[in-house]
Amino acid sequence: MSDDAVIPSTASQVQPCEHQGAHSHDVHDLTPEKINQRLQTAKQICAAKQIRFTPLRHTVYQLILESDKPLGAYDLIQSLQQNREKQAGDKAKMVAPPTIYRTLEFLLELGFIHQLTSINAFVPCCHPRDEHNAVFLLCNDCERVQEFSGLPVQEIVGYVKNEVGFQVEQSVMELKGLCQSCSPVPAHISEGV
Amino acid sequence: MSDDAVIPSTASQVQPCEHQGAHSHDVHDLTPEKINQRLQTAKQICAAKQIRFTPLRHTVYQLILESDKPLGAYDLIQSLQQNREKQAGDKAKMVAPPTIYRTLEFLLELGFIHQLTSINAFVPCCHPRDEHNAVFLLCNDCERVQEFSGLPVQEIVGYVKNEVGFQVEQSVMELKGLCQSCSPVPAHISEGV
DNA sequence: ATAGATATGTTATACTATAACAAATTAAAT
DNA sequence: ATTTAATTTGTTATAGTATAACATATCTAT
Repeated sequence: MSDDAVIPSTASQVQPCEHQGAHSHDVHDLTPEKINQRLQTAKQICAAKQIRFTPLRHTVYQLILESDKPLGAYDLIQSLQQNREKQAGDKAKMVAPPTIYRTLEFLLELGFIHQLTSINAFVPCCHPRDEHNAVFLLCNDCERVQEFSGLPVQEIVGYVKNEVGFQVEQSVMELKGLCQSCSPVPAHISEGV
Repeated sequence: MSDDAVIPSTASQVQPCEHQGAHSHDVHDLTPEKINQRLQTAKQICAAKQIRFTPLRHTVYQLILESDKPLGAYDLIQSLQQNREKQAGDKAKMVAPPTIYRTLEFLLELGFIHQLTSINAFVPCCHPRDEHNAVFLLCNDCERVQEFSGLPVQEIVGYVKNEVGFQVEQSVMELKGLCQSCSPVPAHISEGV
């Protein structure tokens, strides 16, 4: 049995992801090294596509990568503003909503981040390279997000294509509840402690 | 092979739904008779639970049942306002957002309607009786919505429960694309016409 | 009839997102 | 190098979605 066959609760991340079949990632579980990797990769991808990875785009992506929970557009406005005030003091330019929304759109289009429609927030993508329909697991308690990929998801998309004749262009699949860490421990397990 | 084994593109509806396994319903495909049935059923359910099915709740539910596409909160405010002006003329009371949002919350809690988070709108529920995690198919062209139920959906919820230890409390599963009627007809089919 | 619970009305405001145009920056072409 | 065109960001205004807080009305049961 290979390591890939099990689904650890706090799945370690590989870049690019080597997992086969169903598996999940904590999208916030990124070391500073991995964050730098992602930023470098983004830079390279943009260079290859002749698109500009500007300081603004870099910063916003970095803020999302560094966060331990999903960030809303207005969270990002705040952070970005503080960021600028540290750098430029009083003469820091104001950050208005369009600035952020445009940048988010950019990061979404390149697949660097995902949008969580049900909570109006954004998280980094765990598989920035491939097309995929992921399911997101949003913990109502700790707010952390896991990205779940694998067969059953593709199965549904295939199902509705073949059986209903519906062609999926975009998927919004978000499951809210309690993650493993926040689930109440069943009695027969906690007893012995 | 029973009728239940096939998934018709414009699935006829049964109340309560008798379908087994994966199947889909056009949530807007309701005859006036069926709409009345739903309203009567709602009335009975509320009576049994000692909850009031007030005129406001009745009207809002009816507006959602009668619509051939999802309705947003502010669509409903407009319709409701027009409704009142027809009845009471100038002295009709104004409809403010909280009125609608409270009523929607009520209808959601009783499972009479579903919320489509990705488009901020609401549709009637096809299976108002049972707990279920449905996937909604939203056509980007005609805007009609299908409700897809069945095994693959439960499978995902079961999967994340067993493999990831995540306990789902609420699901948001919305697939956007083109429904069968709005899909471009493949050449080898349209040729012969 | 009255009290308590439930539901609706009302006012104000918070949160989320985009349109439209101006200024700045970058890349390409002369 | 300078100008031109394209792209990106800034700026102002506003549209769209949702809820808090409190007042009034309606219903239910005594």
